[in-house]
Parts: sequence; C-alpha cells; structure tokens
Amino acid sequence: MLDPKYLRSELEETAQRLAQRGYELDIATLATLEERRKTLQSSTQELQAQRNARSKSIGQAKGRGEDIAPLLAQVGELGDQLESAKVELAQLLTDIDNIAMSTPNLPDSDVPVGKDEDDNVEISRWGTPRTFDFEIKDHCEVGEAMGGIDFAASVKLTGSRFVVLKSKIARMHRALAQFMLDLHTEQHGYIEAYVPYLVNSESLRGTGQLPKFGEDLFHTNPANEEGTGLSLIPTAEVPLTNLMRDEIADEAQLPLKFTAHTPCFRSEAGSYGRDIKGLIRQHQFDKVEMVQLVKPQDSDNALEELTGHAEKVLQLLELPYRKMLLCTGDMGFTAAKTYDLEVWLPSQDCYREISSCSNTRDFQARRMQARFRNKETNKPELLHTLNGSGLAVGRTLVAILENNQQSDGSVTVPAALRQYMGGLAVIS
RNA sequence: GGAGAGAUGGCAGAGUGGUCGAAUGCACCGGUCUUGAAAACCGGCAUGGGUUUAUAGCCCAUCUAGGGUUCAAAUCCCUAUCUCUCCGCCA
Repeated sequence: MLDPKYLRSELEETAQRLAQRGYELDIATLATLEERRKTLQSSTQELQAQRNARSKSIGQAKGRGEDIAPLLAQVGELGDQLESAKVELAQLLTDIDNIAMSTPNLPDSDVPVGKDEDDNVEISRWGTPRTFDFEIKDHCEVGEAMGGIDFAASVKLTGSRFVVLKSKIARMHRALAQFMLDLHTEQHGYIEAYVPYLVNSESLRGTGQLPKFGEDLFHTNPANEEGTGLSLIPTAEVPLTNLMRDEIADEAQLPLKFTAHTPCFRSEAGSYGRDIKGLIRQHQFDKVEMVQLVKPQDSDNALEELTGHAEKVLQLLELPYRKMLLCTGDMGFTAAKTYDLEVWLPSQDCYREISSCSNTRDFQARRMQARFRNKETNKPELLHTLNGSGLAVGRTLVAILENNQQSDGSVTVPAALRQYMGGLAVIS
C-alpha cells in the first residue's frame, strides 16, 4: 500500500509514475472521495467531541446529585446525527481503502520504463552455455529415459501440471533444497524457518496477494467472501514476511533475514497454453525463499546482496545465467525494483526465469504494520521488505538435467551437490 | 470432538458503567551522583488517524475482532477468532 498522505498530496505525480507500469489511477474518483472524506471526517469527529463533552458533564452533574434529565434531552438528537455521519464515513473509508489496497507499488526511479518483458534490461551474464556435439534432449526426455520423471503417474493421481519424481531425480530434487538452505544459513546469514503452508487472508493481504490476486491461489473451504478460509501459499514470501506483521522490531535486531524451503501452490489461472510440457510451470513446486526485513536506508544494498545470494547458488551449481533488471511494465504488484535471474536452458535455446528478487520498500510493511523502533527518535517506523527465490528447486533441477546431460543419456552431478547425493558424480 | 478458563500498552500485570488512554513493575530514553560503570534517586515514555509549515498545539479512535445495550463501555450482553487446562482421539 502506498503512503496515503503522499497519495493525497501528490496525486498527479503518483498517477504519472503508476502509468509507467501500465496502471491507470482513477484520479477523478479518488479526488472526489478524498474531498468528501476530509469534510465528513472533520464534522464526524466534531460531533463525537461534543457528545463526549456532554456525557462527561452528565457524569459530573450526577456526581453532584443534580437533576440530569434536561441534559439527557439535549444529547438525544446529537446521537442520531453522529450515528448517520459515522455510517457514511465508514463506507467512504472502505471505498478509499479498497482503491488503496488495489494500487500497485511505485517503481524506483532507476527502473527502466517499458511495456513488457521485451523491455527488460540485461545487467550481466555469468558462465557460457555449453556446446553439444550430440542431439540434445529436453529435461522431460532426459528424466523419463532414466525413469525419474513420471507425468503419467501425476496425471492419474491428480491432473495436469503436477509431477511425480522418482529415484535419483527425486533425490537430486531433495539434495538441491538441502544445498540451498545450507548455503543461505551457513554462508549468507539467514535464519532457517519451517512455516505453515496454509495461511489466512490477513497474511495474504499483508504481502499483496489479496485482495486482487485471489484467483491465482488455491483456497480451502470455506473460502467465502470474508476470506475466512485458509489458502495454500504461492510462495514462502507470504509466511516469512508476515512473521513481522503487527510487530515492532528492535533496531539492533536488524536486518532480519529468513529462509525457508516450502512447496508453492499456484493455480496459474489464465496461463494455460504456456509451458504446457515439463516441469517449468506447475501447480505445485518447491522453492527456497529468502526474505529480508531491513531499515529503509539499507534496502538498496539489501536488494543487491540478496540477488547476489541467489546468483551464488547458480554459480556453485555451474549453471550459466543472466541477470535482468525488470522494466516498469513487467514488475509484480508489490515491487519497487526487481532483478530476475534467468538460467540457460539448452532445449529452449534461451534463458528462463529461475529467481526473482524484489525490493518492495515499505509497500508490504505498511499493509502489515511491520515496523522497527528507531533508536534516535524512539518512534516506530516502517521496515523495508525484500524477497527473492534462492532458487526455484524444480526449475533448477530442469537446468541441471538439460545443461549437464551426456550423449549416453546420463547427467553429471554438479560438484557442489555431490555431498548431498552420497557422493554420486553421475546419475543415469 | 467434549468440558472449563482466559485475551488490557514493547513485556508482565491491576482495573466490573462516568474525572480511565488506563495503576504498578520491568524494559527503554534523558538527568543527578560516580574517575568510569553499576546501584540508588529524579523525570520522560502507547499506537493509528484528522487538522496543521510543524515529530508544536487541539481533536478523534483504539483495552483480541465484529455487533448490541447506554447520555456514557476496558468494564454489561451476543457472535467470531485465538490461547491455556483437563478428557477423548491421533502421527
């Protein structure tokens, strides 16, 4: 959520910056609601003050043993006026809140203006895609050939966009998550967390999935209008970031850095037709997530650091990738600035997203009231929140199967992963 | 699943209809004392919002949440959520 005061005072400016990301802010409606709110809120509070004063004097008169009947008569119609003013104000505030909660974050000034992914800017590349002297297979062919990827089974059990992994490939999938968690906790200073996979709607509002993107999630019953049903997490960003919802951290505790390995569930409504084949786009996938909660002045550096942590995983696994700075039009709802890491996939002859690292500044923190106490002023201030994949486990598996495949159908295990696979150097 | 108890500020914990945004303690901040620190003592210290140049002042709201009773609710009533205890069940 944007700062309501800023939104109010800099309406035109805000609208312009939001237009860069393809979001049209309804200035006219907002201005009208705001004007009404201002007068109504003042008059309501004035009525409230009057009633409070009179009620108080009734109490005092009673205490002195005076007759309070005339005072009671006076206060009667005041109550009616107050009641109707309150009702109208509440509706108005709800309307304004709905707009505020559905408005995306402002892009940082150094984010390139653009329409879609074609306008993203490449920042750097690491590694060189291998040249193959044999006919390459995609990850499905590699995995199915060694009996480790079974889509027939998952279709029987559940349906499309799920997978069953077996034997060495299942083990590699598990090993990847272990490897990533160990790296982030032992080398990068993150606190490992085990978190619920079902969350309530308050958490989802906090990180920005609700109220706007409910259809991307799987909900449990009863998922009614009030959203009292629990929902499966689309990313561990939701539980990890919400750890600090309605909390005030000590400044000395900062930065807070959490990591977790969780499954992620996405209904991907409307995305049918994209990546139908294979492990790239699933309703359920595992991910190791990194979340940082930092002081505002530290969030620029934190985004670079956090992205570096994700890059480190790819480097240790020796997977070629490139780092992209997303343009205004391609960023997520909550992001002020986002780097995507894209890993090389030989079968597709292109780089594909494997990590997305974002600084949301105070956008999520304001929704969550996630704060810290400023040591100098002794006042609570909003934190800045950042999140990034480190990495998507399924897609990492895909990248290894494809980049490390051999002409005989086997796959070499990256050196960094071998200790997590009982020393195996090759799977076949 | 059954029975009972509870939810108050950063934390602990008083408060059962009016002068209560709320005693007290801890924590925290400032000061006195001290070579320095500790202790002791003195003072300060909730959050959100409105108005405003203002983190000044004034005003409104907030004692889990949502309804209700009342001129007036932390306090009375209803509902929900959560927590704890006991029983049952269970990995």
